[in-house]
Amino acid sequence: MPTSTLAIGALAKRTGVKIPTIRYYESIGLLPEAPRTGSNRRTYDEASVRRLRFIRHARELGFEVEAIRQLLTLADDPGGPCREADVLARAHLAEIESRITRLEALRDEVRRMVEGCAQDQVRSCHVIEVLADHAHCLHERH
Amino acid sequence: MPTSTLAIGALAKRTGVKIPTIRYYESIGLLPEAPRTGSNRRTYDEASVRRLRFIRHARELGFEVEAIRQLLTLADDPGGPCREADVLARAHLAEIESRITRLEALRDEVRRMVEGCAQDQVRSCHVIEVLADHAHCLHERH
DNA sequence: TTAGAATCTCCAGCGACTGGAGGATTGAGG
DNA sequence: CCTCAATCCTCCAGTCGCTGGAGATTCTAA
Ligand SMILES: [Zn+2]
Ligand SMILES: [Zn+2]
Ligand SMILES: [Zn+2]
Ligand SMILES: [Zn+2]
Repeated sequence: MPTSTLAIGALAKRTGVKIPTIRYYESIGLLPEAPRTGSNRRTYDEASVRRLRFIRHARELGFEVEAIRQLLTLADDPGGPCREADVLARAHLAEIESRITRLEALRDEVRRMVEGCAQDQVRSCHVIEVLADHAHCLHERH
Repeated sequence: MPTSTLAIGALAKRTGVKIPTIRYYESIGLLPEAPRTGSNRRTYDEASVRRLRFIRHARELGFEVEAIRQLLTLADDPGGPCREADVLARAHLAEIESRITRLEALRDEVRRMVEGCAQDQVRSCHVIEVLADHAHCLHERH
């Protein structure tokens, strides 16, 4: 293999993405099918590194694969308008904020559960009581 | 079937848990194997309703199935000490708090992404720029 | 009697990977 | 040149907590 191309293991090291995950991304079409050597091994280049880093970073920031697929398509057309990318990012932001709100409500309930317990028998354990009856909760829905 | 017992559909209505989910809980041992009628249909009683409501409420509060399994075992022994239940709940609380912290960091990054965009071409889109290079981020790790 | 509702079992799919089995190929040291 | 570990390949199964569909049976009410 020429030195200018990377084997899958080298790509994995450069990007921090595990080898099976790289193959998985190819299988779902997030990465294009990599050209193969004569012995059927995948080869990559610097563009692959950039693309995979983009994917990895987007995943770390919580974007779903479908959103990343669209973001990649948009990124491939630098002359086009960026509004769609922004819409995607704003939707993701809204999703994160909603998850935080729900988790904060959960946190309050679970905190009340543990703080209300006198640490005695199960019979009088506030944790068990609350689990057994949602009426002990502050929030109507979880 | 005697009127004092419930069919699975009735149990589902009483608890808000879907029928396939009830069967799933039985299959993984969260619910005991339900006694069957002569024609092989599952039968339940009021104790089943209480147990399933407990499970459902714990799930709504975000407890994992393994934790619920332990909580149920503890709840079945009202005379025992409740410390284990409290440990489980505290661990869950810590997990929720850690998830919130991580999500807040994500929210900050994604918010910065969208707020920094001038809504022009992809070429200069801040969303795309940040995704392509983690160096634009505030936090070292996500 | 008969239609339709309810139940049964088995199995596949979701999302986003992760890892193992079993086999082929490569590269480096002796 | 030879051997052997490292690397790579494909295929498949498992993760978690459900969810729903297919096809068969049984119950219920008109
Ligand atoms: Zn307690
Ligand atoms: Zn509640
Ligand atoms: Zn933009
Ligand atoms: Zn980043």
